[in-house]
Amino acid sequence: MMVEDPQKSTMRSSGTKARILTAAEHLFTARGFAGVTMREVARRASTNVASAHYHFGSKEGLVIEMLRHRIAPINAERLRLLKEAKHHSGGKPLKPFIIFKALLLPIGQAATGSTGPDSRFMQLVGRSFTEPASFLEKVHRRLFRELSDIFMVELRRSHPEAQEEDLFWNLHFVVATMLGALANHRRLVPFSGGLCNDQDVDEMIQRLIVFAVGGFTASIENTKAKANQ
Amino acid sequence: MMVEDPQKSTMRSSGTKARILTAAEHLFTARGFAGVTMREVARRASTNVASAHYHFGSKEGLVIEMLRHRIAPINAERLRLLKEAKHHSGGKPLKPFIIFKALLLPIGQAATGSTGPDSRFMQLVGRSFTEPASFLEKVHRRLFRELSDIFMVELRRSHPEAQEEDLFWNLHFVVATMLGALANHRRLVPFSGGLCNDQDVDEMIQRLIVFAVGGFTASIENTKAKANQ
DNA sequence: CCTTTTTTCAAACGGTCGTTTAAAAAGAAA
DNA sequence: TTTCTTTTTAAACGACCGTTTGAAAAAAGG
Repeated sequence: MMVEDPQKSTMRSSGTKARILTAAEHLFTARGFAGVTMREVARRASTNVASAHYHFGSKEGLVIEMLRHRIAPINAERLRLLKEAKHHSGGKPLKPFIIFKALLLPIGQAATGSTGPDSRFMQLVGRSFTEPASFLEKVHRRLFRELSDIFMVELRRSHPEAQEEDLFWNLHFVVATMLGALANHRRLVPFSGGLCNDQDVDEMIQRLIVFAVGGFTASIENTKAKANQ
Repeated sequence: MMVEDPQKSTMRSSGTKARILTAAEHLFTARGFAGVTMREVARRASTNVASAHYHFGSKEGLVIEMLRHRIAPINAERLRLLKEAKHHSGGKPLKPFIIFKALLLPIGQAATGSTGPDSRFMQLVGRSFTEPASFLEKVHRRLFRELSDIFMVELRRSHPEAQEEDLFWNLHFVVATMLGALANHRRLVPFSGGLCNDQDVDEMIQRLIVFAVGGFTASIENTKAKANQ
């Protein structure tokens, strides 16, 4: 036994579990969840399949823990930035620019990690939303339900005159833009004939924020104009 | 032989090939390319695996032909709308709203097909971009290279003062928004607590156009403002 | 030291995969 | 009908899948 509780465990193992996690992350990023076998993960981690099953129980368990391991810190940073912004605003509603900065900036920070700017990792999160594996939906619900609720509250405070439905639609579009941009990130270079650089993650995030705020605001204004007409 | 040239062929077959195509479309939409087996496709089409291989050569061939079968008419309609708009404008540059309408409207028309509004099909195209299968990249290059070039020309005419790099980035974001919104379409209902209706594809497309134009314009304006400052 | 628990490993299990084979069935041409 | 081509079918092939087993190795506790 002793599969659970990786924090408090006595940690007798060498870095096998971490190595499996890293190997899984790289392989799943490159070829998706269904396209990678446990044997490949084990081989890249310099161990064998039984070890991977010992530590993670199943392939699903490995995928889930790998996603949690990557996404949880990003979401924590999002909430931290939002709380910080609320503290600075002194009770006033936050502007969309501030709200979406808190939502999008932590992605760039996570991509520019310890091993240098690994822009490819970002495909992983985007893809995890698109892959049809049903068990992923539970993971997403657990990881993003609370986060989206909190951000929706802030958008509502920011736009008290807007329809609830419109806010949902536009936050949905912002998230869709983010996920789509992450998942299709590497297509930008061939598409632009090499003119755009996909390695500068921070530049992309900055552009993404401007685009998201612009789209969100335009859509809200559009509905308002329609209502007044 | 006689696998190629489905148009000019003497068409001795009953509708087996078409039935396989439809079955593949439904199954791939629901569970992705890697998650569906040839045996499942064959069974749903009331035939067997060898028949599917006879008509499409391989699983890859089936996926490619199914995508082409769906995407080609959409792209043709996009080009038709763009040409129509150019004819109406009398040589003047097109506004982004017109350009992106030509890009996005045909999606809604394809979704509201002969079998009623099948909003789920739209996941398929979005997913085909995210799935890591390398053979899909060739398909996308063949299907979208010419299209994106033509739309880029129109954006350039519309914004002669903008940097080429910015146009690429922002068209990339528009496409990312579209793909992300398509791929994650069904998440909107649970996310909004049932407030938003995902069956009304036309409403979504209308909102999507407003959002895309807003994001694009805001980003172009932002770069212009920075340059002047 | 010895005992106990945790971790690693080679090997195998039962299944399912994409693909192929070879022959039967169906159609078209004569 | 006979001949030739196209389509359909059942069955099998070889490979690889996720997972399990059972024992050896390593680490911890006494």
